[in-house]
Amino acid sequence: MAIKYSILGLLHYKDMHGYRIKEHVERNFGHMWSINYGQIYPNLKKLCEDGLISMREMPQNGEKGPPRKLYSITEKGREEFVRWLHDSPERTMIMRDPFLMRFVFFGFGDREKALALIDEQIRDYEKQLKRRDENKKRWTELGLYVRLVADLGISFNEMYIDWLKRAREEIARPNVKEPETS
Amino acid sequence: MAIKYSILGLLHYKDMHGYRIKEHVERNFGHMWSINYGQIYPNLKKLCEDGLISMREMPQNGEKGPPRKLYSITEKGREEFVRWLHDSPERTMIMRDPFLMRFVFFGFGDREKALALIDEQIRDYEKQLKRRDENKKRWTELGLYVRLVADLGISFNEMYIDWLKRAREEIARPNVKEPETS
DNA sequence: CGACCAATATATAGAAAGTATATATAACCC
DNA sequence: GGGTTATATATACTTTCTATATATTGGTCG
Repeated sequence: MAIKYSILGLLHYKDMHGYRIKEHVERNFGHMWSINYGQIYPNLKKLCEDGLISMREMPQNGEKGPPRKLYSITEKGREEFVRWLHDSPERTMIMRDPFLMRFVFFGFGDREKALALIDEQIRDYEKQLKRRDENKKRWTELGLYVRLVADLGISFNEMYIDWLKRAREEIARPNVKEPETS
Repeated sequence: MAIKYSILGLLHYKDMHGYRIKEHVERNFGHMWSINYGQIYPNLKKLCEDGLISMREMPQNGEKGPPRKLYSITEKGREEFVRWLHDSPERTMIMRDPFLMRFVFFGFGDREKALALIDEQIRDYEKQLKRRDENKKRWTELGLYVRLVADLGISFNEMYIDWLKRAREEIARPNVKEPETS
């Protein structure tokens, strides 16, 4: 139920409608977080039913598109949010990576193909690191906590690229052993 | 569809039934990966229907529990697996962390409570790092690729603890600014 | 002016991943 | 022979994620 509370948290900053929430997340947290309509609209509906946010339909004044539904956090919502904020996080970090999932099995495939996939990863993450470095100033403007998470993103990127390069080197050495069967 | 292929990969090592797969993953990959029966049994069923693995029921010879269904990878399964292995991973890494999700919003709550949660995280990850260091020898026996992923786990742990400590220090300093409203 | 396109906005279906729990069998032990 | 424990399979449910359907309006170009 983390997404529910994240949306509640965003409405702390200002009143928003669903479309604006997605835009906001992409603009401000795009490199570390993504959200989509399939998560936003059902959650807004649920939050509204629970009385944690309130909705008012906006009059059409010259803007494009269908009438907007503007959501605001309620007093009850603020209380519930702070309660959640100070709670110990339920479970630990989940890291799911289609590349690493393959990586453990590379022993069953072709080594050259594996090296090529690693090179592809190195290129991708170097691009990402460059983007993150460029965006650091913008994140700093969003306050201490957002900037710290951005720093974490950069540290992670650097660490991961280092690891990829070390791994590549080891794999490329001629005397690789096959994984044992158990 | 990563889990489907991971199970296929595990059956590369040896024939297994569902219960054994869970045991194997917990024993050998417990600190970096977890799987559960709700993922295992439906996937085994699906893989069987697609002809990527085959099933045979085992006779009861002195063991506990109901009759086992032993699964083996088929030739078709091996081909499909290698095809997947050499494919470029579809999407990039997903990192979801209930703690970090809260962290970005810490500006809206109590600073002392935030510091306490950070301390809790530091303790947890230091414990995890200790366990990972202790287990490194065992992972090394499972072959180059598994060991490299274990190394990544250790590097990640160290980096994350460093970041938590740096962040704690900055937050504890008296002159913290509130996040800006936008 | 009206057909068409692009942008805005909401909504829902459905797949994939993860959690929880139900059910069954047999060994082991008192 | 009844309760406990370990083994094993199965399914229901929740959460997260992806994809797509639908509606409205402004702009534009012939």
